[in-house]
Amino acid sequence: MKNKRINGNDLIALGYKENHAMGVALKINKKRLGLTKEEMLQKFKDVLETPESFLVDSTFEPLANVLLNIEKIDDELITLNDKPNEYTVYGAENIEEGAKDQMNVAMTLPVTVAGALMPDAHQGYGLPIGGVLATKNAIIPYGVGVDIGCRMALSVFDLPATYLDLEHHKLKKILIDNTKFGAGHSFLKHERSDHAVLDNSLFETNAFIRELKDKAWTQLGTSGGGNHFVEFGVMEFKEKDEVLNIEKGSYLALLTHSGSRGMGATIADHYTKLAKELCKLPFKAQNLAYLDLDSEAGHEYWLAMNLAGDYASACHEMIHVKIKSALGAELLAKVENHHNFAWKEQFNGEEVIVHRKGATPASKDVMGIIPGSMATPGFLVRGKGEETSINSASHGAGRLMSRTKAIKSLSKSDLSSLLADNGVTLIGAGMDEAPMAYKDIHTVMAAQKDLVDIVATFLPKIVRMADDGSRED
DNA sequence: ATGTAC
Repeated sequence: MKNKRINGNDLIALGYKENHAMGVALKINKKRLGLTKEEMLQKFKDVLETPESFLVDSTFEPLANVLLNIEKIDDELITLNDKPNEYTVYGAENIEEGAKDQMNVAMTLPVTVAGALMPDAHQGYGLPIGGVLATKNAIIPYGVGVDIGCRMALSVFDLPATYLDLEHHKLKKILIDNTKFGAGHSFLKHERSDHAVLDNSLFETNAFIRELKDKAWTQLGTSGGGNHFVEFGVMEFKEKDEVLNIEKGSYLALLTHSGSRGMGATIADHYTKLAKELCKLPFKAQNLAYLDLDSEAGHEYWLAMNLAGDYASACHEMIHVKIKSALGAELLAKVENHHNFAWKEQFNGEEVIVHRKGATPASKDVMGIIPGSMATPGFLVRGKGEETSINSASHGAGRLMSRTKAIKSLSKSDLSSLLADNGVTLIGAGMDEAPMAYKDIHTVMAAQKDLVDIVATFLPKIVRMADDGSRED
């Protein structure tokens, strides 16, 4: 099938280069101008040949302007290093080239100190998902990602795993009654709860952040969409864990995956745009625009990011508190970790900013959670403090196919059989979240044996995710 | 990821 939309390769074929002119051209290309692909190609060809005759054209003037000034624009860009710093790729054989290409660009930034690519990596905006990047006093909004503070939280209860069979109906109802899914969805006034995070003084950082408070309140304790979930499952400890003080055995556990909802997304969008204005990088690196931590914008982003992280944590806490109370159970252990965030850490004797965009912190003895998919195990892990991975591990299995490909190619009956075979009850979710759309978690875990030890496994049994494209509550 | 946007 012929692609009807012009892409970067079409522009290269016309003689465009991978620079800011192409960026502007692609932006114009997104507008619906009522022209056929052929007519658009001709326009782009004409503008490239005689930009001066388009300086009064309402649509193509910005492109003409960039083309006429491209040398000056290029001169004023921040220079990337010629060669990327070396970095380690874990599970390289199962990582798409696009993710490695993006990491290579990140490793040429003048602020980059070190990097690593986790075995679940795939292409994202700017830094790939599964990318870890240590920088010197600089923060990259797209190095954290759109869902700031996206994280995992695990509660292990003092109930045996058999509770899942015995009280299946009750548990399913608890999930439905105490969770809220879907992009844009929030709690009604009478459903809302308060949490100390709403009194966090970071909301007073500036007017922009202050205005996010109302939305944050309405969405507190909600889960959102995409790959986010709230699920009950079997937590299996094959031997006693001394640190958690949990005896060998199988327990009922609650696992949640979600982030900072609309609030974090708004912060990410705002500061990414600001970074792009303040930090002019060559075209291929523009989504890696960074802010100096000592600058006003950099400092503000750092505070806003930390607030979004606290907020995401509060959202998980609300869910776990409500569900624990509905269960009437006691907590044996609670483990949680961000996997989209940036931290100030020591690396090779100096303080660096470690961006983990879809990566689990794995410093020595630090516990983390690496989920599989809705029908494959997740893992409670303990970091080994491997410097080569910048004290990090994967944040999951990683996508094998894109959402669109999964929806097009995977069969619903195959998913049903897989769920049935594994004794999993699924509430909501689209085919893009089917386990077949993900890499094999065991291969991913094998690729990071040097990074984490497995403490216990989590088998999902009752899984709730956002409804498939529906707006229903 | 988010209920958005040249």
